[in-house]
Amino acid sequence: MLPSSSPVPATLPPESRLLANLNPEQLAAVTLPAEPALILAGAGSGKTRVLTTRIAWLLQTGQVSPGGLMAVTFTNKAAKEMLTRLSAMLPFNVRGMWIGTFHGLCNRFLRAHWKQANLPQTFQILDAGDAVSAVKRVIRAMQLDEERFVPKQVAWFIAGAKEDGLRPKDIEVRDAQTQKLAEIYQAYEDQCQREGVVDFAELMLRSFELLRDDPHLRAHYRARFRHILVDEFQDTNRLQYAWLKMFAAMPGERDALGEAATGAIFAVGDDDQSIYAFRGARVGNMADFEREYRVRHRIKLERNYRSFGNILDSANALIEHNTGRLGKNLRTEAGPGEPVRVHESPSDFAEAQWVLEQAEQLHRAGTARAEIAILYRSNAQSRVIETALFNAGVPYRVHGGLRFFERAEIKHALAYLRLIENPDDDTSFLRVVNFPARGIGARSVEQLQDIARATGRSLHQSVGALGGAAGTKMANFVRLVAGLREDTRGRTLREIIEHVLDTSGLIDFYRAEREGQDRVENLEELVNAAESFVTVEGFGREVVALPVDETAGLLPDADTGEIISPLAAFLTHAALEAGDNQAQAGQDAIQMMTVHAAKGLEFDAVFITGLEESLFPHENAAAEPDGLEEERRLMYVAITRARQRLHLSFSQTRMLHGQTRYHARSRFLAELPEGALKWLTPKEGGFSGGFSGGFGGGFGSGSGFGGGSGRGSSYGGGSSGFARSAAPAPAPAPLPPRREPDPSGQGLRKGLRVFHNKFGEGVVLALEGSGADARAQVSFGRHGTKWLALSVAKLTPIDD
DNA sequence: CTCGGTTATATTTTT
DNA sequence: TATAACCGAG
Repeated sequence: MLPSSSPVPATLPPESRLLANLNPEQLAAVTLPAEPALILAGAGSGKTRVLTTRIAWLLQTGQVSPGGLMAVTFTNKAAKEMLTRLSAMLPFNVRGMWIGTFHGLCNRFLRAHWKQANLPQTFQILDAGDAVSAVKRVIRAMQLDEERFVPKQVAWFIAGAKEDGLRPKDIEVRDAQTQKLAEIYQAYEDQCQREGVVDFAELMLRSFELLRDDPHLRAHYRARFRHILVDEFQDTNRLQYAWLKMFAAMPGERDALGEAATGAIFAVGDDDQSIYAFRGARVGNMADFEREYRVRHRIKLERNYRSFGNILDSANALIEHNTGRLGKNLRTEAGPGEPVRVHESPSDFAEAQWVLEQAEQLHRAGTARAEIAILYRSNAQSRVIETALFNAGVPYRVHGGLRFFERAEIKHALAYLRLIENPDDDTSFLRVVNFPARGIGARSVEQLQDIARATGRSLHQSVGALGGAAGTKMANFVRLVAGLREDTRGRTLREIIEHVLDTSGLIDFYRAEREGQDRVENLEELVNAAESFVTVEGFGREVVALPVDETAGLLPDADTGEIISPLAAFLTHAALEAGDNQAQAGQDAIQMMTVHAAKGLEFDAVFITGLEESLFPHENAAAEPDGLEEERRLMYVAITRARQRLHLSFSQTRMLHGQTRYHARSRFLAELPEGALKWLTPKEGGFSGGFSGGFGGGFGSGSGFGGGSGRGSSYGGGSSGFARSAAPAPAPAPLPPRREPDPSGQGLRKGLRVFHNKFGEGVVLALEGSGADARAQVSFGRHGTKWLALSVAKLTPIDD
């Protein structure tokens, strides 16, 4: 085979067409030799193009066969996009190639090695919601206080631990609480194992451990995958990076089978667009990767093909304010374009109105509504805007919210289907044992759970031991499921689902419900979704395939030929791809979404709303170590979504949690270059000029804040997990309290402890306004955080 | 089991 | 404000 140092041929006759129209940096990236490489791809710099072109180029020049290449993304959407573009570039079928999401590929891997992974062949995947209910059951079984151990938080803790590579025994026990958490984690793990289910993080961790502990398996895969391409590398967490290392040896690493060739990881990412630290993403992986793999090829893609100059100038200037960047500046040849418009409103209501009017004006001038995006920091902000659009009769689409496979009726249907595949799946059992109602009450279920717990069996296995009337009803349910399994054997997916919906009584239940029409339609939609699973022949047996996306490992594995049933394939699909959130597709509608949801998208015109302190940057980010910088990156992402026009908007007052809140304008506005902006309202004015709240200075001493229940919990602690996480926790030295103006004239300052007649003791978090308008934000512990008008409220400073 | 009242709570989220 | 989760009564 080709040595890794094979030079790029000077002329590329057949593939020259592939490489045409790439700029020099893109071309260099695409044609790099088979060595570790880091591509710093700025927003709108043609990242996906580089990835897909490189894959195509590698294949077409014969440097690698389809089976020797792996490409990993985070989202199904990105994976699909890559496959779609590839199939347009390549003459052969891209099926069977290892292109998919981290989780999709892990699933595929575990399906192929289920025995070694100690899983049942029919293992099911728990989505986030399923995992929470599973944790809840564990907590109840352990008779722990659900107030003290909130299922959702515990599930978060467990996922975080897994993503740091930690098993229960690896949890560093500091106090009684962590001790218990580790115990819950252990019990949860036992329960999942018993039931034959895995959660998302488990998919990753289990495959990682399998490779880590089996040198031969590892060597096999390392020999196989000569090229590994990773998208959005800045979003990888510890576990994902560790997982990648299993497939790609580091320089000098020796395998069981001898010396290993350095894995050719082609990592594409943008540290400035890292906005998922809050869920475990580690930008530091980029630097670690460079160091550990001794990366010699680092290429910056800085030429932007998306936005006009003023927009890019704004983005560049803003992100300059962050420290420790890998360093990158976007540039364009498109000219400055329109200035970035900035607008201040008296109220959130007025802001919505303004956005609506501007958007409609753009639309009248020829911009498609679908090319207009309204972005906000948090979902709660969407409502006012929605109302305005709705009242004006302007079509819009809100992204986010319930996805198709997360809807209750769909989850119920899936639960029946899962029980057909795996009757020991207690989560599914509990979900539908009394749905539709069969007169099986909570008490009977508890009895059953007690028996199951005592005997270490699944609920399904324990039904026989339950006597009485309840036992009979339970047995009927078990018989129902068994009947479903019998009746649907060998049927098509469509027939299976239709039969289940009818026989279980689900569809009748919703038909009888007054408000059930939508749900009935969704169930019908489920049947349609099944239709898109084409059944084809292959390997002498029935094979199932999805139309485009093969990420779930639905086709026979190239190595093992393993094939799974249509139903199993469908369930995997449902678990790994929650589906789009309902779309008024087709309509030309204004797009509304959070900034997070906008990542990776682009629009002709973008409105960024709610640019106010406490909102954007969000107040909670102040507690996080890198909080403000992440907020700034978020703003950077928002700005770079715009192609032609960018509008920034903020409001003096805003309804939040039923209270009117007064915010200063976002500091980010001051970080933009004046020359690129056009203020539609007077720049000086209102009271929004002044000081910055919250960030940087810390909240003073006794605030009781900073608990910041970030996940992880295990930073730096080298107990186990990943040995070589070198960087010690960057313990941020508490900065001296910042000197603040004192607009209240009452001797108040941030961090000061105060007493209020009604709310008791509290800590001042922020001060705003002056004179009669002066306000203080005070955290009262038990009474929560409140904004108080200082002209009214009496706050007495407490000395201590 | 189902209804209605009460209470707590309130970033960002893919897989 | 507004939503979800919880509890007690019917």
